[in-house]
Amino acid sequence: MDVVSPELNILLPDEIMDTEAIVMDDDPPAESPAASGQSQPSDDAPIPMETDVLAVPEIVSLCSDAPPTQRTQALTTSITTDSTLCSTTSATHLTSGGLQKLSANHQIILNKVASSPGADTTRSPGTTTITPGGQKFMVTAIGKSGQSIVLQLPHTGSKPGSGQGEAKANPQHFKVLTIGGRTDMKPVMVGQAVSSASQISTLQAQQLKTVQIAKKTQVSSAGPIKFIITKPVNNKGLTAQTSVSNVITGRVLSTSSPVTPPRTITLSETLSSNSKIAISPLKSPSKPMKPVQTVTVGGPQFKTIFPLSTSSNVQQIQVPGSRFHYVRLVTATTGSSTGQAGSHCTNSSMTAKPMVVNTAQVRMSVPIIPAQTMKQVVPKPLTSSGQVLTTQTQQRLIMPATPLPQIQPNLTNLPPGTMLAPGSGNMGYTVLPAHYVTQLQQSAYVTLASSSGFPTPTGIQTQARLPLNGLSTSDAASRPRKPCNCNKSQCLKLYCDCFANGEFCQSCNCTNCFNNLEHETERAKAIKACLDRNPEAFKPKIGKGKEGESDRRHSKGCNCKRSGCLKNYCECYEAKIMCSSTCKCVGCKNFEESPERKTLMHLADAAEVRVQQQTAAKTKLSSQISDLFTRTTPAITSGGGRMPFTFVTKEVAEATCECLLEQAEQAELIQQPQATAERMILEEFGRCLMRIIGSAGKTDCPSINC
DNA sequence: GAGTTTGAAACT
DNA sequence: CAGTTTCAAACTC
Repeated sequence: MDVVSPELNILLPDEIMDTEAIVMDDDPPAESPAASGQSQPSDDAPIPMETDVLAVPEIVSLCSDAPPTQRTQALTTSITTDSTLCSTTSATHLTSGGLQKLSANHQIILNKVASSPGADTTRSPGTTTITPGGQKFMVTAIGKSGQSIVLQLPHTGSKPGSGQGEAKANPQHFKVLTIGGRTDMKPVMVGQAVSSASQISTLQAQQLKTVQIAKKTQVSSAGPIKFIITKPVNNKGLTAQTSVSNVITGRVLSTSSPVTPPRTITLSETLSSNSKIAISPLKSPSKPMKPVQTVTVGGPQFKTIFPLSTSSNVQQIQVPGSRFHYVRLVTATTGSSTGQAGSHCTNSSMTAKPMVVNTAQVRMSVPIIPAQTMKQVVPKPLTSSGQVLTTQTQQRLIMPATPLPQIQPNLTNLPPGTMLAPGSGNMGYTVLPAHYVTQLQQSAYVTLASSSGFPTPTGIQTQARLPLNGLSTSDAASRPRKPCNCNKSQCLKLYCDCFANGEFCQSCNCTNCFNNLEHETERAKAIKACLDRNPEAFKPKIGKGKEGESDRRHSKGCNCKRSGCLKNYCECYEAKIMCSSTCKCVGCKNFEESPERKTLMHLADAAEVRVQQQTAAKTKLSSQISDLFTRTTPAITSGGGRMPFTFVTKEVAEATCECLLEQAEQAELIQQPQATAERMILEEFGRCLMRIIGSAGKTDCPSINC
């Protein structure tokens, strides 16, 4: 029995999963089996589990898209539970015959979806459900053709608790659906399907923890058992995004030996060896944690922890909805991480340099897909060249061997970056700020992804950011990063905007800067110090206000005394929000009816209009000048009809001057008065100009003769 | 660009 | 928790 330690669930900071500030305006509430709110207490018998699991969606992924040596299988066990509940899954049995048929060229994810009996199968791709005896399964097959297939048990239309016997009694007919808008269905016969009970609960709408247990089926059984844990953050995220939950990949069972034929592991086999998965930290708190890597797969409502090896590399841990990218720096201690070229299901060896992210890792960065778009995007990684997390065969350590109790309390407010293992050198964690990783990877990411055919919408990374200091997501994304000018803080205190915003200093004007990778230890300590002082230090200051108040308000409020809260000294004013009851400002003029504020706003608006007008005028002028040159250039180059000024060359000017000097000398010779001399010179200048103009219509070069 | 003002962060 | 100091950004000239 594998036990998932409670530390696994708490290791990842809740803060990074805090979706409260995530702008989800564009996301209509999406229904999904896990959080559609359709969960109804079932009449079925309680789930035979060790804990209080109320619903058990299970996902089985079989990845055979990789070459034979990399063929993998995956099992994901998703457990719907409340925020504190830890669960044990019941064994799920499924003969492998049917799956094998599909797995020949596809990765298959079988997902037993806990859902209400009334749930239909048209909610969204990937969430097709079936209700054989109150259970629902989704099988997703990912083929090289980019086609996802949902293998579906026939809908029995049974009421809760009424169809379980039928499901067991009758051979299960799976419908093969394609994800991504396809509606064609192919009947596929699959052997006796899983029949474990799943109790539907209203708690489905609550937090969902998905525990995925992955184990390589390599020749050597010494490989660590790997856990993949996904967990939703809160109900808010679930409501809108759980439509993607069922595509979470799961257990990775791979046969890496070229000699060993791909081994098909049935669910029954899988779970018989692991019988049941005790997830309850309450029951198995002492079980040592397995090294895992955390990667978010399904959106902000999930944390996915993948097992890791200890090979030297950098693991990016990205959490959609968070403005932080988390990167794990680990050092290779084994030679097992042999590169498996030719398989896009493979993690090649990675460099210890955190700056370098190889293709495999980039592809692992599915969570880069923003929360807002996950619902639409999720199927893509599964359908595009099989770049699925479950296919990776190289697992890496992500969790420290020790629980790091001194850090863990702060993980709930994980800052822009931290070393989770202080003093352990490159074996520790380094949590990189999102912007930094974005900067690091932007070119590489696009390049690698494009070369691999992986769809990478360019706006994805920025969309994943949280609103930054009151700015909207798009504002924060488009907002040019302001270089800091820190001198004394080493950019390791909140005085430094870069540090406070979770960014590394880059292109700043700071001196003695420690806010970079080269000083990750110091930086980690500084982060810890900040969090010790204020656990909320790295949370956005501008968050949602209480009900009935403005949507945006300063979390702490300002303390302005002299600025009247109408200058950018005031954090409220700077964030373009009104001061609120939380502010302790004196002489505040930053309120709705403030005439000063209105005047200021009008002035600001007027100034903005002027700037826009000036910009438009400049643009128009530039356009006209450009157009003028465009129109005159052909005349200049053609030789015919050349503009007169084009003949005023240096030689012509010199000749003109000689003519004028000659005229002056003549006037002097004949002893003309000065006025007459000037007139003679001017007349000569006029004649020169006329000659130049007259030459404009001629093709040959003008000659000026005095 | 230098100097001043300001308020948050850090410190006591 | 309040008072003081430090700091860097905002602002003024």
